[in-house]
Amino acid sequence: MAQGVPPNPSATRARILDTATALFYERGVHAVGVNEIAAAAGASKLSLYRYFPSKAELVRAMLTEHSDRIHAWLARKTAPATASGPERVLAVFDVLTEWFAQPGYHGCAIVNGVTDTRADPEVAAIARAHLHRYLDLLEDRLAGLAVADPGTLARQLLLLIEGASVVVTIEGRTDAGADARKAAAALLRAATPAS
Amino acid sequence: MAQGVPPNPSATRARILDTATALFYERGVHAVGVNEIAAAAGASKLSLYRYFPSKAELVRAMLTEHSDRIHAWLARKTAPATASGPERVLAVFDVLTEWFAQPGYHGCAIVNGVTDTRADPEVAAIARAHLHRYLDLLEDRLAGLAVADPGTLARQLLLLIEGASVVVTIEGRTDAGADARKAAAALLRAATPAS
DNA sequence: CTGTCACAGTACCGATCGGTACTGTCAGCC
DNA sequence: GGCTGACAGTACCGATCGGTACTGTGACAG
Repeated sequence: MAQGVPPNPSATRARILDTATALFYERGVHAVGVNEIAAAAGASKLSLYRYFPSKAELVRAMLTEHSDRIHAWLARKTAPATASGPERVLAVFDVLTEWFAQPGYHGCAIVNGVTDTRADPEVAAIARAHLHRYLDLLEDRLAGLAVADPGTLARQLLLLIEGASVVVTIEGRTDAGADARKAAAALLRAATPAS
Repeated sequence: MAQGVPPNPSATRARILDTATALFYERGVHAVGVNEIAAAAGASKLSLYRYFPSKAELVRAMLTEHSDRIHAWLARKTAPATASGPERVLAVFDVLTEWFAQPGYHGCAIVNGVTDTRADPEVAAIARAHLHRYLDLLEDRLAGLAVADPGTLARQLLLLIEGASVVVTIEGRTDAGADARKAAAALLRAATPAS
């Protein structure tokens, strides 16, 4: 099928990476073999091992690229120009609530990846960076809001985000996102001196 | 070694269950084989399969028993007699913060188990019940505090708990528990009409 | 003394895993 | 036309997986 495609190296690599992202997220790193990934990507194992020296490296590349995509998308969807005041921060919760409610969502792929590959310190570092980018985004959206301690507030809001992701995944109900938004609004109000 | 122990059926079962709990939590369900569990428990595979018809059933039994233990321990440590007023609720966060800060803690075993066994609906049900027991505890400790909407507040506090567990696991720092407690106190203050 | 039962130890089964090697076949370039 | 390189397809490797079968042994009951 479509044998005559021009052999575009980076396209093959991207196809393998996209397929791995979907399969690993769906069923977990340990439950999906490299054989299946290559077959589903329409590639051979030789191609897979040309671009990724091992399955562990494929997982790391997948998580790194996935984290990049998420934060680029999140920053774009919550661009400061679209809102002002506390709504600038709450827009983050709106976008995440919508994301968590999508069918097939079952947790943050980065967090799941850490659970899947418990012993890999590089995966742990990717996940730490992922959380810190959340903190950076929250602190940026908090800037200019005259809250007493933006750093602490950002960390509290991060707890709500990660908690909502877990609760939505386990409960199967999607209203945890709305709960998180309401809690975030209350924390914002409480942290603003002019309450 | 200690060959002459009286063959106590339930003791063997409990030994296998305890060993499985530790190994599964440490390295994940897929990374630990039944062979290793039996060997580490000082039992044979025949004994393991006498008490648990399959590895999946062993995982379910382990998670069920673990959930029971956690909630019995949590209810005891946060007994209402030990505090009054808002401190009755915040005591839950104190206990959990101490728990999350223990060396070797890397997430809730129930949540990790759901990630490990994504396709098992029985494990998902165990996890849902686990969360609902958290909600029951929080609502019980909120009783008599004259908050406007105890159900919503309990769900918001649950988000903080699960979020702190995830953030402690990924960040490796333990101050997420303290952040969660501060956020919980702020939400409590905001929800009490006599603010 | 003689069953019976729970048990540890071990060998084994088919399947699947991650990873390697080899073959044949296209496409583009000289 | 001949060369090169990326590619799919396949066979294969050793290891390990979940699960079963078998053997020997010690403790207890009759």
